[in-house]
Amino acid sequence: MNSTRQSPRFVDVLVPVALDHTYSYRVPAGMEVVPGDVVSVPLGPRDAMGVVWATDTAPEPRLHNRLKDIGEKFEVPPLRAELRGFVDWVANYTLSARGMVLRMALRMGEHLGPERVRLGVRLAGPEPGRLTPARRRLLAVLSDGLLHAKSDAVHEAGVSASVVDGLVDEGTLAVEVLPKPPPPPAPDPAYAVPDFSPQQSEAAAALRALVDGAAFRVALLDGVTGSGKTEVYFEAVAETVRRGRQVLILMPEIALTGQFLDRFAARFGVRPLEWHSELTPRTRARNWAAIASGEAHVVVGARSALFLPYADLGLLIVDEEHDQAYKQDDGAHYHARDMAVVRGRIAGIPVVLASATPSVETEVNARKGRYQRVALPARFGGQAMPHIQAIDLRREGPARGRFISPPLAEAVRTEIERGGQALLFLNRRGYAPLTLCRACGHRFSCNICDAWLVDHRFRQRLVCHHCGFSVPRPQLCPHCGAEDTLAAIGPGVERLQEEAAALFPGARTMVLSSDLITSMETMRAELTEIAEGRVDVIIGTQLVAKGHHFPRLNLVGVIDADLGLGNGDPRAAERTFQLLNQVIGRAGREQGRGVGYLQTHQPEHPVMKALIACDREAFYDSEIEARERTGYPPFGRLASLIVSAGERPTAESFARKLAAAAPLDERVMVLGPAEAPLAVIKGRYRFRLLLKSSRGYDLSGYLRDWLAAGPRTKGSLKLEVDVDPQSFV
DNA sequence: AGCACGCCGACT
DNA sequence: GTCGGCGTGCTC
Repeated sequence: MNSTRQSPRFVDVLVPVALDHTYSYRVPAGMEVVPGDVVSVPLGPRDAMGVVWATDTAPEPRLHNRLKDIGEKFEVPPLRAELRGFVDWVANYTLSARGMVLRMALRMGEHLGPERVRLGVRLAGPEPGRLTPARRRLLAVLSDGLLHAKSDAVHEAGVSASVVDGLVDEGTLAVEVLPKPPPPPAPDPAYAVPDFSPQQSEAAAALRALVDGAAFRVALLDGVTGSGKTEVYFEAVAETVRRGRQVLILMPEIALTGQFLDRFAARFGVRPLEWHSELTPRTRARNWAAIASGEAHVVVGARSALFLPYADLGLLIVDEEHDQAYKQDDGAHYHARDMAVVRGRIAGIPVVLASATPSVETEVNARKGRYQRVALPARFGGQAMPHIQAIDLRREGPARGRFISPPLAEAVRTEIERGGQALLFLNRRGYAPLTLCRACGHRFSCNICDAWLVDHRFRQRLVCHHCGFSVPRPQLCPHCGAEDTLAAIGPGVERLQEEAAALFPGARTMVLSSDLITSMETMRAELTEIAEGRVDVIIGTQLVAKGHHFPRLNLVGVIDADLGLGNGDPRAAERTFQLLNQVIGRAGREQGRGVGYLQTHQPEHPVMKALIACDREAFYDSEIEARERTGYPPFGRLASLIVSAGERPTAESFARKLAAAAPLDERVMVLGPAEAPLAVIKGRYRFRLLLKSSRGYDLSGYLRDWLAAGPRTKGSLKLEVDVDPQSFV
């Protein structure tokens, strides 16, 4: 035995707080830690969770008297090098604190540790001296002599827990620990092997080969709505599960519906594990542990699921890869699709990006051969694509103050008479986007944002869509005092419903809008109602575009096809194309006679022409050419800096000082500062700087050098960095 | 991100 | 006289 005192060992620990650096801690005698171990450490006045990032390090000597001991080591598998490398990479790329990225991997709540034991009771002795009605009912439930969960017995007998406790005290009942419920069965790759068309079989084989390669490669699964994309990528899932490795399927949160989980269950016999923002803390902790232990085989999750500690991830699928919802803009700015590709590269596993309308970035990667294209060109079962036509609002538009043109109204009427469903799509919540006074011209706008207040008649309020500020709908003009002069300008879905009810008497209408849907459950319920045909006319915002299947829907009318085009955003055309394509694709998936109408003022616009001609390639050709010519992504890189403060001059002068401190580099163009597109949000004045560089340039590195040399923020000043911004509004 | 410390307005 | 507002700064 070695009698000399061991010199203390030190490790670096990353804590999930807004810190970029690891802190050093002493390892208490008798504790063994390896990189990735989850531990608790004292941090200031409290205990924090942390992850060992490096072992056997030599901390700065002047810190020695401040170093504290690690508290405890949690009994969970250590985070793997693959995940730690991913956390470092994302933090470095997005310029966020590493601790804040780690936080996303540790989102399991406070329930870490072994599952708490559940107790059961069973009959174990003579009847008690006094037999009350409650006791009688309880004993009847337990008369089979088997072990019942305590909560179940209480519930079934309709008694309180104290009745159980009383009988336990008297020796009539005995308490025993319930055996742990068995883990849910693994998805069965052979449960229901689908009957594929030759094209689908070919695509499925290509994806299986990708999984066979067991190396980092990216495939674009490119298939129109209704082509059976999901079932095809399920074959890649099946292949990965056969190999005993885990699969993550990422989806835009709103598309994570019961419908999808049911389809998965139909193929594999069990539902996958879910990960999204509405999980209860208990479920979250249980799912986290199942993912970390490897007990969970397939995870379906929103973008945050990308950071989880998979025991052995073998395949990453990003469904609807073009969806904007993958971009997180609050707190850390990251794009989950891009980061999925990064994690795939670090983990050395294949990545499948699926979409009917790929992002321009992904399309370019596929055209250049960097991504393998796996195409599903036709709808399953030989269904025709919807027939699409434009309604030129300059010639055939509705009367003033109306938004459904006569030809569209006629088409909807015919569809209802035939017993089909129609969808009127308008990407605007509320009743009307603007309220003004006809007498004095006063416009209702938010006090603390640079935005109009949107009239919401269901709620009887005018609402700011940026900060949530709202006022009751007034009777008088607050500016001139005139009565009955307030006019609703422009349409929202609520107003459209009013018009539809007047145009189609007797038809059952339903508005689907995110502000009217309080939870994933209520949405699932409303979708069921539609699927079962209890609605004739659906009036919906963006929400209806995402992944839902409406079997009876044959007609889609886009009320304002130009809506997304006018805001000067470099991605406006791409977004409009994707959104309208997806919305119209909802039509006719079951009966094969879908029709789409685009109400537009510019039927000659490339987006409209491509949609009408069903010529996707024409759209990508023109858009890719434009991006290349202007140096926009993916042919150049962008970053945006938003400076905000409570006072306009504070924000502006800081933004100017920051711009002046920008290092000179002819490969980077620094534009601005200029007032941000939304110049005031929540009472904060915003200025924006824009960076443009060539494709291969290290913008993150440039930004890091710049911010280190630039002025420090203090007081109310805030600086937000967004590498690869998706939207300029 | 927490949490404490610190310095100015309305209450037991 | 104290309670408490949130600005500022630190956490191995």
